[in-house]
Amino acid sequence: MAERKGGTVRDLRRDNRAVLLRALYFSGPRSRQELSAATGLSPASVSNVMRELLGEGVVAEVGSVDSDGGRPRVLLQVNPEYGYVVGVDVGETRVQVELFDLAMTERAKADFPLDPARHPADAVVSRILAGLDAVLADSGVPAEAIFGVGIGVPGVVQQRPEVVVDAQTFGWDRVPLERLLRAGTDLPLLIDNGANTMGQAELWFGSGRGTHNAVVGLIGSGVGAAIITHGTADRGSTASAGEWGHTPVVVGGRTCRCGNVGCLEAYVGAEAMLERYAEAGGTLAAADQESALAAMILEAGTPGTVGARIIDETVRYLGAAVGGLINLLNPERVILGGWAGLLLGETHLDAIREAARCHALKHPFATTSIELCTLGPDAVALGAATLPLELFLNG
Amino acid sequence: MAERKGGTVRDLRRDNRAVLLRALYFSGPRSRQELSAATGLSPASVSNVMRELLGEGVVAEVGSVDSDGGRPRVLLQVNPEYGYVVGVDVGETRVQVELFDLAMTERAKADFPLDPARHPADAVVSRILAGLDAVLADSGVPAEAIFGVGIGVPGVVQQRPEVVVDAQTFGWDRVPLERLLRAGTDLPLLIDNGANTMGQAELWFGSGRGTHNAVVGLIGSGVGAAIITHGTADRGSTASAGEWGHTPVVVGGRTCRCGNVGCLEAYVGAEAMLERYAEAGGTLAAADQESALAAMILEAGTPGTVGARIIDETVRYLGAAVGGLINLLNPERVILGGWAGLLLGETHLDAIREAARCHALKHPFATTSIELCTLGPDAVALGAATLPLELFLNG
DNA sequence: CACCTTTTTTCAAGGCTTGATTTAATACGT
DNA sequence: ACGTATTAAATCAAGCCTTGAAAAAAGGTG
Repeated sequence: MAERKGGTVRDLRRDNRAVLLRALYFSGPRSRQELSAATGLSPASVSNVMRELLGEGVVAEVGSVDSDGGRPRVLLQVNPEYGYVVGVDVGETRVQVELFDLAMTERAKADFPLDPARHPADAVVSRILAGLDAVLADSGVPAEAIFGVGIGVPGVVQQRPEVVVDAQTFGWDRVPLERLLRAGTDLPLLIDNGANTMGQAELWFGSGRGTHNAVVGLIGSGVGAAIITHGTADRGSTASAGEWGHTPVVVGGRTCRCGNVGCLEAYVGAEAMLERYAEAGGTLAAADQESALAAMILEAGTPGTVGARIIDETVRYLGAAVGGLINLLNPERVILGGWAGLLLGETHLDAIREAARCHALKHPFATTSIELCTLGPDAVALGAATLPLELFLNG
Repeated sequence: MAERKGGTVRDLRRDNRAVLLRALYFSGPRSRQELSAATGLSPASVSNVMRELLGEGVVAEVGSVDSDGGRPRVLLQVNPEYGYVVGVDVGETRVQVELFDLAMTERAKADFPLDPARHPADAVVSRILAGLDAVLADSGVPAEAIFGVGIGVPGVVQQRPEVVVDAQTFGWDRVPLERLLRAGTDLPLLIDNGANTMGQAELWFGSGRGTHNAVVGLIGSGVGAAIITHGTADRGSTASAGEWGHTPVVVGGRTCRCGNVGCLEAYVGAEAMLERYAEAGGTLAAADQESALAAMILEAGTPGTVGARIIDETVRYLGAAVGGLINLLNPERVILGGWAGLLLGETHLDAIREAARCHALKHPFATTSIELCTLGPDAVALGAATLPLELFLNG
């Protein structure tokens, strides 16, 4: 019942160090005095900890600021080159590996295509390892300077007793991804669901900055979500929380690819949208899902078309689901992303907001805002990289 | 971004004291040695803290246990009479006030009826205050020994900057309940939504014991839920989380009393169930909602009746909503309660489980269990009383 | 009654934070 | 140029806290 973080006076020091490090990391360059005010720790303690951190090279002095007739404030900052983190986005069509410094500036990037039809685990593993080698070589960063590698995958990630991935869309059933990768690297590996890593990215660096309570919806071929409560991602009891796509929105409705009926994903997932378009008699000539959906949204611009009807319906279903989420979780913010979500949101965000308003209670709706992701298509990799970053910040 | 609990070495002591107190409170009588093992604190520290707590009268020695040829273990226990807490359940038909000792044994109880049609704030306030006087007089407990009064109310409770209650079913719009009560008592007042307090009760003392991740559904006239993540209730950004009743389950469906359409509450709330029954041509002669619903469920026992059809449908909608919750939140346990929920659950729990299975993904469904509340009709008051209890346990 | 076992307390050592004090670094007035 | 005021940071001694080790307590056993 009582999970402890540390009863000894030494743990206290570690905690305070971590608190100061986080405060410094997230609130740019700051003076010792400001840190003291922000964290509630005494100036003496801040001084002590900062001496230690400066000695280790974790933080560095970066200029100073005049102070109306007194000794100028020395600004401190986390040294962006103290270490590096790697983020991996395992998507349906490609494996993307990116290397960041601690300021989350991209230092190297590698892309390896994946056959959209087949995703054998060993193909993904070899591409991740190849990408790792490529970004290390490209950036010239030595492996010792890497805090860890974060990997965002589609599907459910079970962490204990061993990392095991179930990914329906990949045909993965209990794939021991960490063990497979372990053969090729000694770096710390941190694996999580892609929607969660994207949510973490938005929470730390995107539309969700500063919120303690948010939902990040990821709409691609399928539909997922990251739920942030108390400032951290909620992964549920077996880490499969966030399967928003299979929330029933029409009891007895359309059959979903999961086998059940009436799921949200059976209406607003990109795949389902295109299917519904085809069923309604529409025809599109497009190479892939992405351009097909774009064409359909374009068509929806002219009223009366099949596309317009499908998109209108989609917006209604999505709005209803967003409204339900707002009622249930009362988040500060709802953030929509994923390639299909962004495509739809760019043209129809106001309509989605209106549809959500119709299905939400007045009060919780009034205290939330519905936004689009701001980090673009690399958000999953960026978010994955925050997993090792968090390791660093926790000291 | 970084909420701190305490950076000083003195806060450390307070934290450790609270950890030990909780460990002792929730895991019955225990020896110092067992506490040391359970909390990870050294035997020396346990001894120190316990000396302090014994001196204050917070804990007491209660017998000893032989130890195979060595010094016997002295069992310690939180002194149930060190203090008392009061829980209040503000329901549609009555205000119930109960006084508990620290072992949560009921020491006194007072019930005041409420006109189900009208719920003016001052009537509720005067009944709460009268109940408070009654239980104090009845139990002979002096007011100084009361840690606080927890109050569970229907509707949304906003805590800051001042406690304000919005309760649609009561016609309450921004009622400053704490301020109104403050005129009549000096005791600490803790006000929360009734579904949340019930959830807390189940989490601490009922079906949810030991879980860190659960959902407690409260089905009465309306439908609410308490969401427990990371071991604590999630109240959302403005404390209105848990409005499960207005999750859309049929886009474009029945009109709900909230004005929207397709809400869960428009199908499985007791009021809605009775309405649907009447719409389907059924007739019931019953004095109140409770006996009417009971009669309908009885009728549902014989196939082919209107009652059977309505109940079947209700189970389907409820199961769908539960399934969606399981997908979204991946809880360890889903606990159904509320008077209507219990009535329905007693006869149809297996059907609800089956309906939920149909709408949930295999993996999260397999790792959850769907249960009924075990604390009975006093759970809301009991849960409300845990609010001041928590105050005590946090030191 | 001596000896063993197990639990609890005592004690000194080591660490930590902190308010108070001192030192550092700069602007301003003369 | 120079002293003084002002603000920032470092230093220091004091006060708590936890802890491993050692001692004491409490009971059984032969």
